[in-house]
Parts: sequence; structure tokens; C-alpha cells
Amino acid sequence: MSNRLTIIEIAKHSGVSRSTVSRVINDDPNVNTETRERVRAVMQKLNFHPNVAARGLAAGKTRILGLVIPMGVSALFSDPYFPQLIQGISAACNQHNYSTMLWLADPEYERRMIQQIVSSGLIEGVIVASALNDDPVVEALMQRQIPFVLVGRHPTHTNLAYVDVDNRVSARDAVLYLMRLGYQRVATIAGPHNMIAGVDRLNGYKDALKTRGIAPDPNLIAEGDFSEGGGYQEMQRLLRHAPDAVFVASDAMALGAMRALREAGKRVPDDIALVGFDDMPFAAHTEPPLTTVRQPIHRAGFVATETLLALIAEGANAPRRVILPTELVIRETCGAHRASAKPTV
Amino acid sequence: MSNRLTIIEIAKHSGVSRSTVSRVINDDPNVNTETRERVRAVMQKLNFHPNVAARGLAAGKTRILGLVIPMGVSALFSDPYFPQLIQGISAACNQHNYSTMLWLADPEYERRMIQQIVSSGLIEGVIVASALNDDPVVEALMQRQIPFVLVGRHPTHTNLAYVDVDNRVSARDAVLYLMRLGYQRVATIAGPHNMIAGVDRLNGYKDALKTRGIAPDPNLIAEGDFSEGGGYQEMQRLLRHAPDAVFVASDAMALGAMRALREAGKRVPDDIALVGFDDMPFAAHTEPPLTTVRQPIHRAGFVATETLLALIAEGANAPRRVILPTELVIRETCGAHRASAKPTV
DNA sequence: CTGAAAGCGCTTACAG
DNA sequence: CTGAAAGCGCTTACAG
Repeated sequence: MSNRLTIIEIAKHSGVSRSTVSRVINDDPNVNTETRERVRAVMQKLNFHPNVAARGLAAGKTRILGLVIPMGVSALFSDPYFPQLIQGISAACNQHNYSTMLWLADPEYERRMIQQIVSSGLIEGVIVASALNDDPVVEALMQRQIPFVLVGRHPTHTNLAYVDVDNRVSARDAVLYLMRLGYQRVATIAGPHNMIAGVDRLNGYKDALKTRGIAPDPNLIAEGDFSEGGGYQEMQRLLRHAPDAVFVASDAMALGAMRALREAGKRVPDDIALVGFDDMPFAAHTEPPLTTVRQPIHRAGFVATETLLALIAEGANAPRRVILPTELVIRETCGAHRASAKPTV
Repeated sequence: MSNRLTIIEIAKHSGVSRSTVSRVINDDPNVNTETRERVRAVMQKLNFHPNVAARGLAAGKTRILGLVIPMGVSALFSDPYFPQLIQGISAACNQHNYSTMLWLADPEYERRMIQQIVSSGLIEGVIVASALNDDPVVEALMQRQIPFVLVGRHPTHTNLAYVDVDNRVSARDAVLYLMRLGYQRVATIAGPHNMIAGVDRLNGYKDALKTRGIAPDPNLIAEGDFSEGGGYQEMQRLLRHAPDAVFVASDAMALGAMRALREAGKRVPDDIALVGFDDMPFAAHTEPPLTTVRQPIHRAGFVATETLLALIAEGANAPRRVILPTELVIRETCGAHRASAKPTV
């Protein structure tokens, strides 16, 4: 580190002052074109790159974003949800010449971590992915007035910036689709009630029942934790109540549900039909392939980043909300393609 | 940001100089115990956290690590490989009070990204995960003398610090195991030749054949890209040459291989046995459950981080290598558990 | 054990 | 359009 180039060497080599070099670095228009070219050439030739810490100190501009992911949600880590999201964020960062710092919000270290994020003076804004409903990170961020955007809406602070899909409507439509295929006893394996996506999808399920004038049957409603194991376990419980179709609030849980059905000797979709949520890469390759609600995770990461950059640039007083579209991907588990499809009601 | 606390306020409130506050922050033993307590109390009460950029500038200590992951390896992003690795890194960082910056090495932005990492003056060291064999990041890091450790050994620079498993021996043992189960025509779907893990596992396969005095048959050797799609495609090709068992160099590819076999009407393990590599979460839940070589990915992340911290603390002149153990997890696809198991040779 | 002061590498009014 | 100088918030010899 000792002998790294500084702005001073660049100034000398280009025959200008440090101020001018700094202006060139920051694309200040008030620099004579020739001067600019000359300085740029020198920086190129000497392979100079300004010290980020120094810029951060002097100007408060670091071009660094923070990404916070709650560890509580173990499903995020057995799925490729997380890689997809990060790819989207990274793509946007690359385009805008930003970098990102990553924190996994382990409850044990949460307090210290929040302080780090919030007080480091290093981060211009943060993206919070799939926060738990009462996540303290959100509170801390609000207090400190740091620009941030949520991936997944907040249950109570409805005026925060976020990007999300319409979980409720997507779930409702998926369930209505099952009903249109003729299923009479449509159950659900919901997500956890402390995650807004879980709550929204369950409400969507109930909306669908209501549309058809059906009262929700508690026996047909199970709550999983978005994981394979959770889906497995809850499917076993549901089995006692003889559903003929299940809307499963995540693909990982759908995987577990299929395992439970296999073990119970039930055929999918003939004995029980299934619809998942997410359209994870593996969904196309299950046996039989999984019908599921596709949500654009990569895109969500990308859009969240751009939203955050806009917030940073234009001030946080204009929170933005982006709802991304979902799509029901019809494969085999819903039974739409089998010869013996039940009649449409 | 404007009105954030600085060391000056802390100094005033505790009746000492900035120097002393700084010493307290940095756990300098040359501070009177009472003074230390007093200053600490003030910092606590005022919820003060030193500015990371300023510390970085003044001392070069940022407590920030970099993590670089090549985008070229798409399999890393459809698997949960990446989340597991990051969880390990994050756990170690939390313990040592470090943070991490993340870069996905998109080829398009690679040059600029390298410069960012290397010249930012912000990062104390970096972890490079699963670099491609000729990854330019590694060269840049070597040149700039930044401490770094690889997850997965380097093919040519054998004196770099890394943590890895013994891919070659693990693969050999897996193949020998298949042979002991009585399989005569053991094929392999190898990983890509531009990744060291791919190369090492293929060599392990060949080692096993050699041990048994069998010449490798090019028709029984396919090269995949570690992805599900690759496994699917290569399994279809292998099928023409009638293997009775296949060592598949990743679980994702094994998933694809199983799909190809299902479509071809082959039963696993009765018609063709399979062994994977990784023991991803889904491996226990395939139909039938996948026998596979478990590698401790989370642990690799953890150990890589600690290795890096040691390198940073004690100087980079003593590169360290850590080989983590693997374990063959015997489930159903190898056929060990079926009633009709072939006789041991 | 403590403080005054120089310095880390930039940015940014201010004056010209 | 350009430069001199103060300042960002810390750390660290140096002197006592």
C-alpha cells in the first residue's frame, strides 16, 4: 500500500494542480478540454485510481451500496433465490459503477452489524432483502435517514421504497386457476406468518376462495417456513384432510410436498395437483415438472438497485414503489395437460 | 450525514484528547483503566461509531474483506453453492468483526472491477471463489501484493494460499466404490476443463480406472459445465455407450442426468447407477435420493476467511493451504441399498 | 499514561 | 478555466 500513486503525482505529471486533477476525476465540466485529455492520459498511463477511503472522507461519495439479507430465513440459503437477487443487483451496480457490501443479518450480531452499516459513513444507501416483518434493520435505517429500498414490501411502514411482486393477486390467480381446472378441495401450504410474502400469498388464497363463495377450511391451510422440509411436513398433515389440489407458497416447499406425496403413494397430479411459487431453476426439472408462479428475482435485484440510486441522487423524500409482474408457468403438476383433465367448472 | 458525532465530541465529553479517544477505540494498552472506562461509557451513551473511511485513510485498516465470484460459472448461481459459501464467510467475518464487499466477476466489467478492488485502498484482503483457470483477478492480485486466498486451488500458481477439498482423491474413491459394487462400465460426466475442480475430479476418475487396470474409454467420458442442463445433455450422449454407472462431477449435473435417464426410460440405480458430488440440499430429496460426495462448502468459506485474516495479520509471506475432508454420502442412486445389489468383485 | 501536531488522499468553496 | 488552502475524521510518532 505504501507506494501507491496519489493525485499529487498525477498533478505533477500533467502540469496542473491537484484541484484540476480532482475535477477531471469527478467529471467537473469546468475543465478545459485539452487539459482534461492530458490529465486523463496521465492517469491512464500511470494506471491511477483514486483512493476510495479518501473520497469517502472528503466528499461522502463512496459509490458503495449495502445489501442486507436476514439469516433468519433459512430458505433463502438453500434456494438459489439469493444468487439470483445478487446477480441482478450486481448487474445494476456494474452499469452504474457502484460496488456492494454484503451483510447477512445474523440475529446474534444484528445490533453491531446495524451500527456498522449505518455508522460506517461508507455506504450511500442499502437494499434490504426479504426482511422479517419486525426487522430491526429497517427501524435503524429509518432513524438514521439512510436511503434504502426493500425487496418485498413492508407490512406496516407502507410509505417506504420497495420493489415487489403482487403476491396476493398472483396467489389468488393461481388458486383460481386450480379451481377452474375443476379441483374442489384446494388446500395451501402458506409461507411463515412473520414474512410479508407468506402473509400476502395466504391472503391471495383466501381471496380466491371468497370469489367462489367458499369459506376457508382451517384443515386445508398449513403454514410452512418456505423450506423443503417444511413443505414435506405440512403436506403430510394436509393429507389427512384429503385435498385434491394444493397451492404451495414456494417451490422449495413444493419439492418437499412432492416428496411427502411420493412416500404416501399419491400420484401428482392425478391424486393431488400442485402449484408452486417462484419458478426456481429446479422447478422445470422435478418429476413431474412443477407448475408455478414465476417471479422475476434477478429483475427485482436490478430494479431495487436502480431505485436506490435514484433515491440517493434525488433525495429520499420521494419513496418509490415498483411492482413487478409474475407469470403462471403451466407445467405438469397442476394437471392441466393430462388427458383425464377434470372438467372446467 | 452532516451532524454525525466525531471523535472530538467524545474527547470533550470525556475530558481527554482525541489521541486518547483514538487509543481507546483501538484497544491500545497504554491507556489508564479508568480513563478507558470513562471514554467507553461516553461512546456507548452517545452511540458513537468511528467513521470507517477516516480510519481507512489514516491507518489503512478498514476491517473490510473482498469476495470475488466469477460470473462465468453459471452453475454457481443456479445452485445454492454460493449462499452456503457466503454464510461461512459471513460467520467468520462476524466473529472477527469484519465486513465483506462482494464482486461478481462479470467478464464485461472485469478490468474495471479488478481496478476497483485492488486500488480502492478499502480492502484488506480478498477471497476468490472458484476462479477460472486463467482468471485475470488472480494475476492482478498477485501483482498488487494484496493478501488473498482462493477457494479451490490454482492450477499453476501452486504457492498461493487456498482452501480446497481433495477433489482428485474424493473422485477416485467414489469411482472405486462404484466398482466395488460390481459395476463394469463406469462412465463420468466431468466438470469443465477450465475449472480446476473439473480437472481434478476427472483425474480422480482416471486414477480409479488405473487402479483396476482399466484403460479409460473416451466414449465413457463426457464433459459438462456443472449445470443441470449440461448433465442432461451429456447423459444422453453417454447412453449410447451403455454405461452401467456414472460418476457425475456435481449434483446439479446429476439432477440433469437423472432427468435424461427418466426420459429414456432407464431406472436408477437398476439400469444405471449414479454418484454425484457436492451434497447440495436437494440431493437428499431427489427420486431416488442421490449418493454423492459431500463437500463442506460453508466450512470452506469460514476457513478461507480465517486464513485470509491470518495472512493479513502475519504478513503474506507464509501462504497457507487447507484441505478439507469430504465424505461419501451413500443414499439410493448407487444401488448399494437395493435387494438385488450386484456382487462385490 | 497523555496531548499537540502532522499526516492519510482526496474535495470544494473561494478568489482570481 | 485554474490554483491555494482549508477541511473531511481519524491515527500515530514524538515529546513529556
